[in-house]
Amino acid sequence: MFSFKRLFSFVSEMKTPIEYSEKQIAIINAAEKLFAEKGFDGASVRDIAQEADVNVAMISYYFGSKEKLMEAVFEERTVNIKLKVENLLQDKSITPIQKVYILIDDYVDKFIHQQQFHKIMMREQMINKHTPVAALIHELKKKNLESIKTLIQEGQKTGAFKKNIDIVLMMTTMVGTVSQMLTSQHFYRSLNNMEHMDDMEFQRHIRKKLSTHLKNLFKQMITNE
Amino acid sequence: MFSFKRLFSFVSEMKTPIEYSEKQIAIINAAEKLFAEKGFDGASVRDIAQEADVNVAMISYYFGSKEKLMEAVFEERTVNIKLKVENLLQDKSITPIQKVYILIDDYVDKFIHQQQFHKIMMREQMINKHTPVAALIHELKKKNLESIKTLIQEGQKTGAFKKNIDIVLMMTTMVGTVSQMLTSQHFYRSLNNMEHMDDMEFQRHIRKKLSTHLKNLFKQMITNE
DNA sequence: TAAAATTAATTAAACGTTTGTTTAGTTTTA
DNA sequence: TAAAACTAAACAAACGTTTAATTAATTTTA
Repeated sequence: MFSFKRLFSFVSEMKTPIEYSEKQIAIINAAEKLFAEKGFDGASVRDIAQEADVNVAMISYYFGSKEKLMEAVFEERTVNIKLKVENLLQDKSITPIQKVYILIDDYVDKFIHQQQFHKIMMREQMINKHTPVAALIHELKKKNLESIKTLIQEGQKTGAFKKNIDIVLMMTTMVGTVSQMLTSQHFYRSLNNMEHMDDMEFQRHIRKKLSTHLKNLFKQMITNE
Repeated sequence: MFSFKRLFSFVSEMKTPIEYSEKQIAIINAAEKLFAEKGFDGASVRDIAQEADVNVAMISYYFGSKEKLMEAVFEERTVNIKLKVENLLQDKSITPIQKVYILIDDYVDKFIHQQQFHKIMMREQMINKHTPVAALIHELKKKNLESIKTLIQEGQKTGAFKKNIDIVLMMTTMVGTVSQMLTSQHFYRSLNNMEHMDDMEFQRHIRKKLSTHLKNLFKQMITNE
């Protein structure tokens, strides 16, 4: 009767990317949207089912529970979220500071394109509980930090970067600035009289704004100018 | 029977600081703690009542509803949250950049001393709904920004500051960096092997770290060095 | 290949809890 | 002795989840 569920946990344990059916994807999309808007407790499974246009029971049937659905959202959305530093490190034709610039653009892009999911991540980090989801975030952050550390050290070897750089603090500023912009974008929009802009145009605007702003900050933080 | 409640909404409309009884303060403190930990929907009124060591009915009795309790938390905690820029502006014996430094320290201090409440504010901003609480945040931000604008303009007149400064973006970085540090302080702590530190010592550490970091950033952003 | 058997997908309804709030009564205070 | 403070119990609504039944799809059998 419930063989599908059993198949699932098996595949999940293997850490193989799970192939979801149309309905399952619809549920994950709806969950992402409503978790981002209302938070985990604020979004009911009935809300999610309606948004996904499926029967409520399908959520338990496919994912086991609301909690597990959240985990599925995370596993689905974190698959391609890693920063593309690995390839960057090899490339000898790009200067260290240019690599940092590319990384900033990459991060800003990822954040803007996955606003809903990043909102969920922010909320989950606030809760500060030892859930599977919290572990996933921790792991993700640590890996990203590790890669950036080697990238910075490369610049330090060539003498282009300063010796004493607090990378964690630097990342805190990057992540924090972008998060804060996302969180308060309506405030930012009304303050700059940009209500007339359509969403796409506005997002292109803040993308550019954040990109140049962070590049300026980072340049002065890490280079010997 | 419910004259107390009626007295309340009256006082609230007058924008006069409300004097709460011991029990009411206990409820507000408990609500702040649990709203910060679990979010508005995650914290039940029974949780809050237990934490405050009062009967569940007292919450409705004193505050009318859970929603209104949240508003009470906000009105109580935002009374003294405004940055002390007003007094700063008058003082002629302090240079503009020193004023900015004082402002940064003031903000970092307020944030660290009211971590729980700031967590609630962050969550509420994410929801992005036109609630009384959202309006309160908006108003607060606008006033702070207004004061800072005049402070910056003062520095620009004397020629100490650059001409083109994006104040909103600057504030986004300050608020964002501090918020992100608060949100991920456990991550920061484990990364820097500071688990042995007691909480007070650790908070003094990040207070100092944030302060010098933000001052460096701001100096290079706004002065002609 | 057609029929039968089996499994998977889907549904409406019901489950037992928990939710925020109210009631009706009691105790305390002034 | 009237108003305020406080309580245990009850309230209906909403919650996440399960059940039992039905339809759809797939596999096995003859």
